[in-house]
Amino acid sequence: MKRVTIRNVAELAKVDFSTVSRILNSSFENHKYAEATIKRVKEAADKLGYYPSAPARAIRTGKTMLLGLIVADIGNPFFSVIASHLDNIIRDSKYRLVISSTNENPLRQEEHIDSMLSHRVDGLIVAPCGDNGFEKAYKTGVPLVTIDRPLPESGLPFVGLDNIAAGRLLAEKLNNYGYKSIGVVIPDEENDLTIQSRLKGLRSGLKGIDISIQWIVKVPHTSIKRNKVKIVLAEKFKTINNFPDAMVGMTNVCTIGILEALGDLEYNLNISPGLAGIDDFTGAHIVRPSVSVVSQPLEKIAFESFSLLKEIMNSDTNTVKNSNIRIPPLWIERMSLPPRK
Amino acid sequence: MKRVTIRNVAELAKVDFSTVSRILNSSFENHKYAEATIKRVKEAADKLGYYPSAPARAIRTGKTMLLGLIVADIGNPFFSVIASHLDNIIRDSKYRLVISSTNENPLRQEEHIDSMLSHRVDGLIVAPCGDNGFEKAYKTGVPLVTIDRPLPESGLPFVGLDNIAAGRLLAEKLNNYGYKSIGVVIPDEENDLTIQSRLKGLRSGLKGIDISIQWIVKVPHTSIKRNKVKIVLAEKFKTINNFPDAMVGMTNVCTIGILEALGDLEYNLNISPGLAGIDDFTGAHIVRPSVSVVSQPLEKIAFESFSLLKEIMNSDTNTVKNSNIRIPPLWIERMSLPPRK
DNA sequence: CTGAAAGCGCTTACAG
DNA sequence: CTGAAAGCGCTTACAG
Repeated sequence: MKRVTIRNVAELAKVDFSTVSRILNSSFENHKYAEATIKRVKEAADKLGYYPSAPARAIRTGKTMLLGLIVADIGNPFFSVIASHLDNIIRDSKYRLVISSTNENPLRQEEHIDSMLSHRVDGLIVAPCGDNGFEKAYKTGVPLVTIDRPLPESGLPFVGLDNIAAGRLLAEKLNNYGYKSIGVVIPDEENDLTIQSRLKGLRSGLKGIDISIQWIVKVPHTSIKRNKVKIVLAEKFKTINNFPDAMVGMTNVCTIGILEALGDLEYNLNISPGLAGIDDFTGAHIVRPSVSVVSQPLEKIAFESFSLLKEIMNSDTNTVKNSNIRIPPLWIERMSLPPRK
Repeated sequence: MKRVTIRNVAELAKVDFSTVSRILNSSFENHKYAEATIKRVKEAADKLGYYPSAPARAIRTGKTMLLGLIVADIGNPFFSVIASHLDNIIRDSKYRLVISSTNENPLRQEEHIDSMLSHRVDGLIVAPCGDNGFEKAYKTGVPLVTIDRPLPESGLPFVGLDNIAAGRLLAEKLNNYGYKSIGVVIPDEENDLTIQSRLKGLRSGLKGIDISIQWIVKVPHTSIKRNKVKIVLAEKFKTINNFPDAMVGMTNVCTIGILEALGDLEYNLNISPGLAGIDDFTGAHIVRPSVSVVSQPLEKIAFESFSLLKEIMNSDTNTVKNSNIRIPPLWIERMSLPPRK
């Protein structure tokens, strides 16, 4: 697969290959070419089907026009929607996205960071699972921003949901709509900062308000065994005499679990508790009742992370102070948490 | 951001830079290096945080280790799940994915193909929207396979669902479960080969069987205005005296529309028609009733498209004969199409 | 056991 | 108005 090069074009157009380079890049600083030459070169390039080689250019200019995106799973709508927004946002700036999934495996994360470094991406956005690989990345000086999950120890620039505000927003809705008692479902991962913050926000929002947390149950949180959540909750529900006014899930996996467990109990808003959660999920609007949620503004997260990355790319250092950007959550009103009479 | 090069490593290890290259690549054909040298080089590389430059290597070897994936929208679960499987499949072969979305815009598709060509991807997988850009791509000789939607005129290698078999599978289930009359919902895009094939399969499956198609309705099919589908169907339902035994959607957008329209009618399987569709969708299993569907084996599609691409990459020509690979559909039994008594 | 040299496809001072 | 030359960071015959 012999590719057409700048020399082939030069030959056909009968000019020096540096002329081709300048004409095709419109870099005419001290060079004014004759219209005829320009035309000849462009036609030759067209005729041969010439595409400038990005790798060759990269080696000279130091810019690959590639941006790396490392996430847990590009098949997960949360990440793929962010990727999609990023794709739209960077389109005009001629950047392209190299995307890899870690499957929540820190070793894979390190491999992928290494690989991105080898490919000389101009910038790197990663939703971390652990801190593997970041030190090496930092050492090279690649502009780098983390998203979704902060790595507070690292001091790395971060863009993600304001989880405390998310918890508080949930409390506010519960209060406004007249709910008096709630059950809370959380993942059983102990040290999860995200969950801690959301709970903290919820509790602080509830403070001084006449709403009681009747119980908190922890559920297994592997996306592989989603069924587990429902089973654990169904067990729990058997032991409950009277249900709280509402149940809330601190992640979408939790919320879906509640929905499924209630579904088996012939879920009906007239007799069953209200339901809401943090994090939207696909299907939330087609499910009955459709589920009201505190959601992450994914487009805003994508936008802010690219903005921050650009800022770092344009600065001479690879850190930017005060770059812990927290995006305010959004309430999506659907049917599962109606105002109470 | 001065990057560490092979020369820096060579300097520190006090060897020629060609020695560094060979040691780090383990290319010891006619070169046996002293253990001590090897160790010195590796340590130097480590100490400096050296990453071989993929672009520089690409310029010599002609391989970027980059694979291009162009889809309509990476935020759409259908494509993102394929991307995710591809990511897993290629991981070990050291390839990485450059991903771009066309948003169903043929001009964008062409831009993205051009861009992939510039980046010198070693192979290209695209879910086409029109044939823009393919001729140029073909001319360069990049190994190329199309997925999801065939471009029959082009003769390009293709991997995708066997749509006729999908329609037939639906008919088979309807028959096995004792349904006698159905209503069919299809997108209003006239020349869509995919839909035509599915309908053809459905009809051929129904032939000689005691099932009648009571009506076929066309609905607008823009993913932006999903609501439209429901509205059109709700209108239709008003004009129907007695419902068919079952309704089937020829795409997931159609099926979701049916579900929503029926939902407003207090959908209840005891009194309402059965429901099934072609193409799975996120939420199909949490919805009540959960929706039985004919689905596309996405992992298989990903696997086959990479296999085919590899085959083309390893051959000297960029076409492979008989490369119209049709993947058999899969029935996912859920609750919306129970056997009738 | 190791090195010196050519060259991949470009960009960009420098020169005329 | 245009070209000749150096060099980006590598790999790989060729030579010793």
